[in-house]
Amino acid sequence: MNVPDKPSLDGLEARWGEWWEAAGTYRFDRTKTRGEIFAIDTPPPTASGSLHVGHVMSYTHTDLMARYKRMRGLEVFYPMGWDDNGLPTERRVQNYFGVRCDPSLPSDPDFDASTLERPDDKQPVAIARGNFIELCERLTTEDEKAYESLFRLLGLSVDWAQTYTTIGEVSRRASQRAFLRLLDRGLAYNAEAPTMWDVDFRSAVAQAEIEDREQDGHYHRIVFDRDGGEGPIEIETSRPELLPACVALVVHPDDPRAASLVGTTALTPLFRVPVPVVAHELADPDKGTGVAMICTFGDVTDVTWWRELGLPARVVIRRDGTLAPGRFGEPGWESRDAEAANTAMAELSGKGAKQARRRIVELLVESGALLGEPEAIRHAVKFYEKGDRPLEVISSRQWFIKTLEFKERLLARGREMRWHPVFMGARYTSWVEGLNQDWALSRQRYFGVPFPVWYALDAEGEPDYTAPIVPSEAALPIDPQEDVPPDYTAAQRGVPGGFMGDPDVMDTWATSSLTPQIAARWEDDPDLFTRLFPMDLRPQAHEIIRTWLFYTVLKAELEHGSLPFTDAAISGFVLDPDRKKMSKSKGNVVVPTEVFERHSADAVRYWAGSARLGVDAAFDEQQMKVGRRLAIKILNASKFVLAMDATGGGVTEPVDLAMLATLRGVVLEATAAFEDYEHAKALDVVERFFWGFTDDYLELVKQRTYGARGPEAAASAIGALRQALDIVLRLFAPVLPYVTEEVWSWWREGSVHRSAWPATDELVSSDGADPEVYEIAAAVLGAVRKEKALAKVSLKVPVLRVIARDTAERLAKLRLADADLRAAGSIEAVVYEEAADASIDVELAPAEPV
RNA sequence: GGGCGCGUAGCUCAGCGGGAGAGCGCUCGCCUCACACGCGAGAGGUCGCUGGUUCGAACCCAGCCGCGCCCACCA
Repeated sequence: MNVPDKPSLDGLEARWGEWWEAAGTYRFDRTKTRGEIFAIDTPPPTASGSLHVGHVMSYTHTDLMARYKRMRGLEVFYPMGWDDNGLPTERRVQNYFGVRCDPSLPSDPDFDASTLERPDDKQPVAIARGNFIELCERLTTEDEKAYESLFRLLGLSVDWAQTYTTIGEVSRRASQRAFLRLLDRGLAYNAEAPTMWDVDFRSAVAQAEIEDREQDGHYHRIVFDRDGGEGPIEIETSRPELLPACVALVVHPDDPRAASLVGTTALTPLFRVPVPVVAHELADPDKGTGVAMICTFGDVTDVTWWRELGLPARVVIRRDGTLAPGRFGEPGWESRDAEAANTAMAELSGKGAKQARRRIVELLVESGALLGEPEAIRHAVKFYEKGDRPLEVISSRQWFIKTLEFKERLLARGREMRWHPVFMGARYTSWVEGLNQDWALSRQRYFGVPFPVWYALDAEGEPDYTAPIVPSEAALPIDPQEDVPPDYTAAQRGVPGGFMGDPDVMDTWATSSLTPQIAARWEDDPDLFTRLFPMDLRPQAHEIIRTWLFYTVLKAELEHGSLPFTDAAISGFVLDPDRKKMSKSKGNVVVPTEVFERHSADAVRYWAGSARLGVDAAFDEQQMKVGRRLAIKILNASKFVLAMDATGGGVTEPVDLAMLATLRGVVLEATAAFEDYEHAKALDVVERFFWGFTDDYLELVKQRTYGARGPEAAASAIGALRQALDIVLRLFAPVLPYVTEEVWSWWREGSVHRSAWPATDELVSSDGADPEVYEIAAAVLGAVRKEKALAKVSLKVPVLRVIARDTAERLAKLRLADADLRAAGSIEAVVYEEAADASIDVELAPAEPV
C-alpha cells in the first residue's frame, strides 16, 4: 500500500504513459483467435495538417470502446495509420522543398533533398516520382511524430507497434493487388468517357468528392431558328457559353409540343449548327421553357442524354477550363455558316467559362437571339470538394471500378452492418441509392499509388489501352514509370513498338478503402489476416460515410464477399461555444495541447466521453473543469478509503450492503450502456453513483470507520468501501485511464486496464440487500444538511432530533441506518412516526451564546 | 425537392406515457480529522408552436416554425 499524502493529477500522463509503453499494456497478442479479438479499423488521420479537438473527441470515443472491450477480456487490435497519401501532402512537399513531380523522369538513387539545386528560386525543380514520394514520406514522418505524441498524451490505448502509412509499401502493394484482381475479373476497366473534371487540379474526380454549392447565376432565354421554316424555338440556359457545344434540343415525350417539334431540326444562333429536336423523359416540362439544349457537356444529364440518344460530341471546353478555337466546317462540326461560327468561336476561345459567358451574351444580344434580360437565379453547382471553380464534364481516358451494378448488394451490406447511432445508416443508404456513375478511380496527379499497368505501343507509338500489361502480384508494389514490364527492356520505354507506363495515380480512397486489409496485412501475413478480418469496429466521422465507409464496404464486398467490419461508430462534430463547426478558416480552432495542459488528459477525455456518438458536441472547457474535479475527487476519496487498515471482517451492516446493492445496479447499467456504444450513458451512471458515494455514503459511515461503533462495524464499512472503490475504479478506467491507474497502483498489482470489467457476481455478498436503506438514509442526511444551510450554521452544529414521517415499511429501513445517521449528522435522536405523507423535520440545537 | 437529427432552467445536456431533472454559471452559507483544486444549500423552466390520441403527454400521432447535417439531373 502506497498512498501519497497529497495526491495530485500533475505528471500522471508522463508517468503512466511511459509505464504502459514499458509494460506493453496495450500490446496486441497475435496468438489469440478471431473470436477472442476485438479489431478496430482506426481512422488514419491526414498527416499533413494539425490535430484539432474534433480528433480528440472522436479518437477518445474509439479508445473508450477499446478499453472497455479489453477489460471484457478481449484482445484488442488497435492500430494507428497515417494518411500521407494524396493531394494535401503533395502540395506541402512542393512548397516546402520547391520541387515538382515529373513522372516521366527516372528516379535518382542518390537523390538528396538537402543538396537540391534550385537554379531559379521561382521555378520548382522537377524530380522523379520515386524521389518525390521519398520527400513526401520524409515530411510526413515529422507530422506523424507530433501526432503520436499527442495521441499518447490523450491516452489512446493504441498498440504503437501496429502502424502503417497509406503511401507505405504495404499500402501500395495492397492497393495495387486489389486493383489487379478487379482488373482480372473485369470489375476495373478503363474508358474514354465524359467525367467530372476539376480544371484547376486538371484531374478527374469521383462522384464522392463532389459537393453542391449554391451559386448566383442567370437564366438566358435564347431563340433557335428552325431549319426549314416553322416558328423558332426558345430555350433557357444558365450556361450560354456552351452553345457551340450544343448537339440537340430536347423535350419531354408527353409535352404537347413534342409532336410538332420532335424530328425537326433547329439552328443554333451564332454558330448556325443544325441540331435535331429529340424527346427524353428527363426533360422537365416545368423547367425553363420546357425545351432544353443538350451540350457536350454541361452536366451529367447532358451525358445521359448524349449516351442514351446516341448524339454526336462537339467538345469546346478544354482540360484547363478554357474554350477551344473553332473547328466549324470540319467533319462533325457542320455549320450553315462555318466562317461566322468560327469568328464567334474566336471571340470565346482561350477564355474561361465565366469570361466566355459574358462575351457570348454580348454576341447573342447583338444577333438578337437573346430574349429579354437574363433572369438572376440561385442554383446548385457542382464543385470538387477541395476546388474553387465549378466542375466541368470532360471526356478523357480514366480507370473505373464497377459500382452501379452492385447497388443492391451494397444496400444489403448497409443493412447488415450495425450503426451507432442507428440513424446514421440512412446516410449510407441515401448515398448508395443516389449513385449514378461508376467509381472514377484515376487521378492525374503524382503522389499516390500508381496504376500497376503498362500499355504496348503500336508502330505509330499509340498505346493499346484495351490490353494493359500487368505485373505479377509477387512484384508489387511497382511504379510503371520506373519498372519495366515483363518481356520488355528499359530501352523500349516510350518508343514505337515498345511500351509506356500508366501515368496516373489512384484516388486516395482506393488505398483508404483498404485500411482493414492493410492493417491486417492482407496476403502479406495470411495468419494474422484470418485473426483480424473482417474487423469489429470502424469508428469515423459522418462526413466521410459516402467516401471512406462506402468504398471500404465496396472493396470488401468485391474482394472478400463480406463486410469489412460489423459495427460502425459515427462521431459528431465539435462545435465552438457559438455552435459553429470548428474549422481553420473560421479561426476558431482550439490547440489541443494547451487544453491538456489546462485541464489534464483525463479531464479532456471526460468532456469527450460525455458526448454521445453521432451528436455534435460543444467545445466546453467548463465540462473539462468538471472532469478535472472528478479526477481529483477520485484521488482524495481513494486516499480516504485506503487510509484505514483492512481488518478483514465481512460486510454485515445493512447500510453497507445497501450501498453495494446499489452499485450492482450501476454495474449492470454501465455494462449494458457500453454494449450499446452508449459510453456517455455509462459514464453518467457511474459518475452519479460516485458522487453519491462520496457525498452520502462516505459521510454516513465515516465515524464508523474510525471505530465509533466497534471493530466489527468498522470492518464492515472498510470492507464495503474497498470493494466499492475497486469496482468504481474499473468502471471509470475507460474514461479516466490516468487517475484510475494511479489509484490502482497504490494497492493493486498490474494495470487496471488489463483488469477484468466488473461483474455482478463480485457483489454476491449484497444479494438480497435492499438499496432503499441507503437511499432513504441519504435523503434524511440531505434534510439535515439543508436545515443547517438555511440556518447558516456549520455542519458540526448538533441536531436535537429528527422526526421522520413515512410508511412503516420505509421507516423500518431507515431504522437500519439509525446509528450511522446519528453519527454523520450529529443527531441526538431520530424519531420515527408513521404517516401517510412522507416528511422530515429537523430540530437544531440552540445556537451557542457567543 | 427528398431524408435524417435536434429544439427541456442563463449555458451544456439527460429524461422519451404517470412527481420537470443533472452539472456548470448565479446567490447564500460552511476551514466538517479524504479533498478549500473543497463542502452544503437556494433561486431559476406555460419541456419550439398548434391540434389530436389517452383517465393522464416534455415523452405517442399530425401539421407548422426554427437550427444543423446528408442526399438530389447545374436547362
